[in-house]
Amino acid sequence: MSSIDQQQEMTQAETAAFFGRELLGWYDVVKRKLPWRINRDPYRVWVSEIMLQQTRVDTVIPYYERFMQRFPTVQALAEAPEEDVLKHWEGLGYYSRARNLQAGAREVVERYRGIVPDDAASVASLKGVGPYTAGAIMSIAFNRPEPAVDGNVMRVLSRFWLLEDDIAKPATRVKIEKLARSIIPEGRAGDFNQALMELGALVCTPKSPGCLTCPVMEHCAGRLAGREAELPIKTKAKPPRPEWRLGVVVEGSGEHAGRVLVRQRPDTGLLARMWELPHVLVPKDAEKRLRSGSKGAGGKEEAASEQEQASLADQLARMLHEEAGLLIRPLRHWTKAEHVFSHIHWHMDVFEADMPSHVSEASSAAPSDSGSAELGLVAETNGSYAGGGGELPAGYAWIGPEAMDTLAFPNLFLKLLQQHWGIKGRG
DNA sequence: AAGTCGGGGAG
DNA sequence: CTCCCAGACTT
Repeated sequence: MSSIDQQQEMTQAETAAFFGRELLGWYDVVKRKLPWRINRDPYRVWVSEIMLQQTRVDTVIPYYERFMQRFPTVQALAEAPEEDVLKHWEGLGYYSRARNLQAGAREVVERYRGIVPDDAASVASLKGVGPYTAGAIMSIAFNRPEPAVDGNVMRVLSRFWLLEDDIAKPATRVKIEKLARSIIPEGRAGDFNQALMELGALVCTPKSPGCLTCPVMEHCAGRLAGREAELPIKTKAKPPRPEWRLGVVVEGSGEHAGRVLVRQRPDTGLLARMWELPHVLVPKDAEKRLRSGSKGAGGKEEAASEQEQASLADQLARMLHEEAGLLIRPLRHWTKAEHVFSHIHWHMDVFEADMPSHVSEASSAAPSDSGSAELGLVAETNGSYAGGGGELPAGYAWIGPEAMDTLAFPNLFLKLLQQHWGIKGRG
């Protein structure tokens, strides 16, 4: 019979061999020089992979340089104060990564004498190390034939093998891991996994992939079917739920002049253990009544009226007193701040306020709720607070610009504080 | 399986 | 605007 069919059909093994050969040849030529590629120190690889979770290479590079300078070894990281680690993570997001990384470093010091174990199960058991990161460390640092399937790899393999599974589903990652494991070229696991990601980052991009410069385009099933643009298939994420919040810059007076009141967040949950400006959640049933900047009939933003701002300020003072025993005196509406997390959308109105005798008093009476639209009526005293040396509730502190070197703030509040003090962001 | 956890760059 | 990034953890 004619050999046309036999010559054009390739077995899975032949396709995999082609894919690995061409991809590695391409990678050897175009691979980027990145700071975590100067050697294969498992600790350096580990730190880079944690930082790179859901974070672009260009964003990570400066953080990585500073982090490795301050914490050059597993021991250095394990011994450091947690606040120091968080400070070096400031602005990078997903802050549990930093705390888990340090916890993992302490595990390595205690259980493995400071040496990252050349063992997949041991690495995978480290805090903050999931299937992807375990595979990345094992393959890149130790050249072990483990798959490292991230978003790039799922996209590349979905297109090349025309996989129509929904990559948003956890089961799909498991399936693609099996495929990825099966096509690792002998002896080149680390380069292959990095090449796969490099291709996804530089060529096989989410939108308008550069098929004409792709080293494996010739046998890409997605491309051959003219479907590369519709792959991978991924269901849409739910939009973040809106939350309206009232924040405040409380300016200190007397011995605290020039400082601002901040507080540390709880040990768990959103922005755990980070510092922030005080703020309160506007109850859902009060949103309509209190919300400013709502959309008018024409869909345009309407500025809050003086009365509305005063009402918001009154609500802020009352809630801060109820929740923290803090007595503040709102002075004026300062600014609005929008911040979007993956699951929450904050609409924040930020006020300026002072504390006439920088008082906090957990048992004092609530500020008067006269319903008045007038600002500046919330500083009722009950005579029980300590005149000049007012103590703050647990977790609260006065800080000036110089303290910004030691406390870690999420970007939202970092920017507000920098704006308040007229400081420029870091370069 | 679905929700929680940041922030920013690209189109 | 939308998408998604070298994902992990909790429920």
